Amino acid sequence: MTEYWLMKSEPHVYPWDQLVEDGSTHWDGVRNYQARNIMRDKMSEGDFVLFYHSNCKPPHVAGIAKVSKEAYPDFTAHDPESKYFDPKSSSENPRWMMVDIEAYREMTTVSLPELRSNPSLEGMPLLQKGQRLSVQPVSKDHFEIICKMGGVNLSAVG
DNA sequence: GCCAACGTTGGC
DNA sequence: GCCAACGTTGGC
Repeated sequence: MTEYWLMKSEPHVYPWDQLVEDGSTHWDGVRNYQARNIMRDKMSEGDFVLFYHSNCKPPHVAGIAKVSKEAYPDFTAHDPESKYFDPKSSSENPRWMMVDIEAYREMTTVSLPELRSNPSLEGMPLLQKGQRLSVQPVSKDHFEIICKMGGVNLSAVG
């Protein structure tokens, strides 16, 4: 079944425009067990993803992506040159996973204050105090509302 | 740049 | 297994 997610990226690290240019990318560098477990156990090819820019002013949803490949080992953990290197992970026993995502639809960005001011998004995990999961679930309803706020009618384009 | 909220680490 | 110390995230 198609599910819906939100994934955070800092725009100076990997911006939405880069994903559009690249077409797709592997989502490396997740070093949080909860986020890893979501990618490993819950994400399926074809799932929808809100691409969220964090740590910028204002933070915002920047685009709509899709999961294009299910979880597999994050090889950057095994590269001593990588800033994501983790000596406790190995190819034989990988600790970290990543998925591939592809750009799906461009949209008018929707800022965090706009999200907060929409009463129908109440209860969304992103808006909870202290939340900092970089990969988190979004309900179908919330997902569609945010698409609409960004000028995209998902059901019309399939 | 501040700092609250979390997550991880490691001594005991 | 507890918990203090430390590191990170990320909005503000």
